[in-house]
Amino acid sequence: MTATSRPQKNHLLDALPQPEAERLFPFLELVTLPLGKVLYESGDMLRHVYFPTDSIVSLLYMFKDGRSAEIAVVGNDGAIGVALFMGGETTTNRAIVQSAGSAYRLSGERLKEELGRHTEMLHILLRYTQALITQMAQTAVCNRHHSLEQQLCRWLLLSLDRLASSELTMTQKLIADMLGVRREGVTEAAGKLQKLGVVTVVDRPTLERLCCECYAVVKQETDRLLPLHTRADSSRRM
Amino acid sequence: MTATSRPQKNHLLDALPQPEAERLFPFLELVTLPLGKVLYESGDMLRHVYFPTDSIVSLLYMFKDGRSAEIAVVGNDGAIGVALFMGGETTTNRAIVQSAGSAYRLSGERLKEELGRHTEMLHILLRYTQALITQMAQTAVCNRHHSLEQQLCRWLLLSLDRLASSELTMTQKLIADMLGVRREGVTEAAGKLQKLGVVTVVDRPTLERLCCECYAVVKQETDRLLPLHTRADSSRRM
DNA sequence: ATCTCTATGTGCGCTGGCGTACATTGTGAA
DNA sequence: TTCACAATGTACGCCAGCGCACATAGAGAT
Repeated sequence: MTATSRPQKNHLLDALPQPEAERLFPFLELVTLPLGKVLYESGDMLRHVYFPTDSIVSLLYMFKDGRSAEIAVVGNDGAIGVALFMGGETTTNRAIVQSAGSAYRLSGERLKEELGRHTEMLHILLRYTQALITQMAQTAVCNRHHSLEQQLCRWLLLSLDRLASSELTMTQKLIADMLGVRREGVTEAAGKLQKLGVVTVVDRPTLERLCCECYAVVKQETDRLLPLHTRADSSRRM
Repeated sequence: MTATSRPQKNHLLDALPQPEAERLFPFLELVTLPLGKVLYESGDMLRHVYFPTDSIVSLLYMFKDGRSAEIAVVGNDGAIGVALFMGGETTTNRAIVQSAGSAYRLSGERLKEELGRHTEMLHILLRYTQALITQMAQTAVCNRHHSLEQQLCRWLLLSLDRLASSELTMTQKLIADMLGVRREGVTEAAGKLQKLGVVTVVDRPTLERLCCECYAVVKQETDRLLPLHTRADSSRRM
């Protein structure tokens, strides 16, 4: 299961300088993440950091009454388990696989050993964490002021960005749970966004036009904090 | 203006071990923060980190149409300007003084120099950042599911926690802008919470009973990440 | 005392999203 | 083929919070 080849396709791993990458890659384990798999529960001691390649993981808060709401969505742009290096070891959230796929994972011990060397990895992870903070902040204010339809647009765009493909298969019920709204509300909004059914996605331009500003804010900030090609062109890859 | 005495009363500074504290304190500048003062605007290059003692600072997102919504509230429990050490240097938020008071501030250069020594300061700041993340996450989900009245309770409790005093003077308009709701809505909710007028606060137990779970989540997580008395008893102070 | 400006209290009609109930369609198992 | 179940579509009444309009009330300035 241990991956000896290059864990490309995850932006954070891609951004590692060559020596660090070579030191780290043997310890990265490629795991398959089925839909609905819970990587960790609220309060769980975190064991690994996950770096999704073609999967999407949602960070959810679960209310006591069973309702839920998404806090952030993580894909090939980031990592799940920031509490490991922030020092908390646990979080108040659940991390659940929203779109099946793969991810590289690294044990907490190994990660800390790497961070103990005070290398580029720490800077990358901290910058990503700031991007994550921006996304969470925008989720908060979007929940306050924007319509369900606008929020659906934001969510679809965020998810699309985090997948290689431009197609996205997802049930309305799942989307509703993520957004913390009624399933019927998603049906209605999706209807307006033209028969998304089991969403084989429409055209991005339209989505972006209908969306609120929240999506753009997150995207710009993420790009600023973690520009792609930090590690230059692919010829530098292993 | 440079403070040579001990910047107690800010939990993060309090938690510093003796040697670090002695090294750092001469560079801490005590500044007065009047109500409404903007510490930084969205996109501004951050110059200082602020450690409030008896002031409260709100992190707001300003919408293009002039509306706003609070993302987090920072007081003597934390620091403003986490983007400085997270690596981003700027944020998408505005930091504005919500309750006048004082704060110690430290220049970004000096902070980075200190962090370069890889001392306890970094761990403390990162743990605080995780607490801040928790607060933002809870703000997001609270905005989604809870009533204006419950949110008002959460906000009042968060603010009270961050002041030494158990009294809180605040106009309804200001609260409304923070929560991102109508001023009339605050009037109504405050009415139910018994004539808060210019809020000379009621009894905490009642507030806590009426509040949603969001407050407790943030509080517990903050306490866990940054237990008070980390630096033991006050006899160790300068 | 008067005037102004800010803060607060109150009422009213509108609407987005909720809770609920139910119909239809598709898909995989028996 | 039939059955069960999941996903989707649609309708209806309800209500929290919104936008708006206006009435007080207090605090300062002249």
